[in-house]
Amino acid sequence: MSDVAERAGVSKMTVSRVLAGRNVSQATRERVQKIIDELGYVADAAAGALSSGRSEFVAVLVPSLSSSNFSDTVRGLNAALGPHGLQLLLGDTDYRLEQEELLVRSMLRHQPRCVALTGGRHTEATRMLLQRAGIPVVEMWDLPSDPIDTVVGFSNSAAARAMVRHLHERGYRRMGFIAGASERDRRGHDRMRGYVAEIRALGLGEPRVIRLGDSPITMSHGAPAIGALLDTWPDTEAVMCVSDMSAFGAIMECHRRGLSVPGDIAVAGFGNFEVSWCCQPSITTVSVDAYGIGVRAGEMLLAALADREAGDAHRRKAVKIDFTVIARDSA
Amino acid sequence: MSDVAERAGVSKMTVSRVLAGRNVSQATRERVQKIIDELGYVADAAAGALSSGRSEFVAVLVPSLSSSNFSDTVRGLNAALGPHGLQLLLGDTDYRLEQEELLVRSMLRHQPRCVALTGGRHTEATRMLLQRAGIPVVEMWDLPSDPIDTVVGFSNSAAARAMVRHLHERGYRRMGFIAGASERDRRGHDRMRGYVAEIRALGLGEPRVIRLGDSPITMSHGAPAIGALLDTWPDTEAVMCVSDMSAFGAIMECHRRGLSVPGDIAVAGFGNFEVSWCCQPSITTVSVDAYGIGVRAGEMLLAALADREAGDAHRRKAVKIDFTVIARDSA
DNA sequence: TTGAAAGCGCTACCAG
DNA sequence: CTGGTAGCGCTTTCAA
Repeated sequence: MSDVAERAGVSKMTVSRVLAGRNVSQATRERVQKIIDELGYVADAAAGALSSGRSEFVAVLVPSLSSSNFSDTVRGLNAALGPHGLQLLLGDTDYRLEQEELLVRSMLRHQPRCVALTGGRHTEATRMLLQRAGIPVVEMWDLPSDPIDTVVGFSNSAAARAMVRHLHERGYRRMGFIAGASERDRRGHDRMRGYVAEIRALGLGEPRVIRLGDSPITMSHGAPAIGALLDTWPDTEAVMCVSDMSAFGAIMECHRRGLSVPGDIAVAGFGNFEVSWCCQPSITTVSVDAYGIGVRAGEMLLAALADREAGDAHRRKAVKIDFTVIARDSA
Repeated sequence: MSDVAERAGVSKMTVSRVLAGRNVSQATRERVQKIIDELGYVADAAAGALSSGRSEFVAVLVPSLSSSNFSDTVRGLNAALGPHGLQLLLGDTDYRLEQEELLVRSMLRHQPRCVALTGGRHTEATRMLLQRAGIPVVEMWDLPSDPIDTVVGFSNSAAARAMVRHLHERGYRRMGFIAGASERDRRGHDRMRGYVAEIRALGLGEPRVIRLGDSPITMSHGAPAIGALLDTWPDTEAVMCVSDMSAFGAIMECHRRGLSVPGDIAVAGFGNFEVSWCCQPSITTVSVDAYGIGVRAGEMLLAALADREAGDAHRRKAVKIDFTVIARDSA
């Protein structure tokens, strides 16, 4: 920067102002900008952050970057925060809370302006770290009872219950549920709990749950799972799956076995992934606006940042996101 | 850090050494670490980077984070680089070179240690910026003729030609190709060019190409595309699709039309995505080790960094990744 | 094994 | 609108 300043015959401060788009006379600005371009000068963000005491980072943690759900949420966050000059520092927790803690710790070193987490469960240390950092935090995709700060999510349990009621209304009675064997995928686990609760509430007998494979289960788990379900309870009329991925796998297995869906057995998914509306038959599912969660979460963080800037008190808020049961051909 | 130092009764330097795991007596180390834990002190990475002149960032640019191909590559990069204390700075170019340029510019501000790009095409300004940054660069998923630095990839064109030959060997003659309408997805475009070249080389008549939808096309584009193909050339025996996603969409459309795959028409995909082996019928495809590309790319960057550290000359290298045609049920 | 001083490249702050 | 000064929190370097 000294270099640029010298060549332009101005002080470093003026160069800094040009870069920041502050008050600089037209003539000076153009002259400085020209030198910057010629030299290909790129300002050092670390020095800027150190000096100003504020970085442009936003720490974002998702369980998996390969799930289109979460990558949509990340896109939403980026859409909301990018225009404000904020840079996402992305981390993939692989559905593990210890990994989340590790990443939070490492990201906090970069003094992020705020943090977006997925889910409402975290290690005690994670909560502590975040608390001490004293920056806005948003938890997404869940409605925790003891939020850290702000929340943008919905009840996975309630969404699953809505699907059970939907199937019940369509006349299905003997329903099963397919899920992963572990609780790693908390939101999937919550859906399963919702299914069980609603089955009980409707007096539909004992829940028929097949738990197979490490959560979150994907397409390939759907086939063996529905196989196991039909082996255990051959008279099952409908199957809810923890996600559209496993529902798809289940439907393909039905094709292989010569079972018609929904004629012989109905199958429902969760998430409204692209496969759910491209599949033949199209898959009845629960739609959640993953991108919208990201956008809303970004907006909440922005608002918290603005409040803090203005010296206003920090209000914790919880934004409840809608979900919709989408009736299609498979159930 | 001064705070920690004071309470521990040592100098800042000793605290710094404890954090870096350098030579510090056992007793001192434990005492300092205890204070660090008590205070929940987290060192400022920006200050460290400024002072030492080296960040721990690696800039990584992929066309899309939602494609499992690229998120696998990102996982591979992380697996190779994470253990060395490097932090990925992820960017999604949305398949646009101008977006890539923007992101490179913004990431360069953080003085990354090295850069991983997807593809071999970049704007002139991107190349310039990278050149001037003077740090190791790896281009992935392609074999550019004029690489910036290091390369880890394969020829998409050659891979598509291999698939044409495979189908030819299986007895198919009248083959079509489904792709997106734009050239945004360069690698998809290269596959299409490979198809055309091989069709010509084998003397199989005029290429039958349907280009529909903005690249990269996904599941939902497969259905209308195969419809258009069959409308235009009803006697087509086999269809190659630019990706497994579109192949899946095409197969589902065949089901809807009561066409048997491969009985009435064969369909092949590209990428060996999960859907290709879960689909009924399973999809014949080309397998590429996306995760491996990331790992190899990470290793190349590490090697370049080590060379540089040791003061060795920098060798540009190109690593050619294998691909395999996987014969399944759909073709 | 530990400490003191210097300085990384930038921005806040106050002067002019 | 522009410039000078101080200092952000660390690490490097050298000395003890």
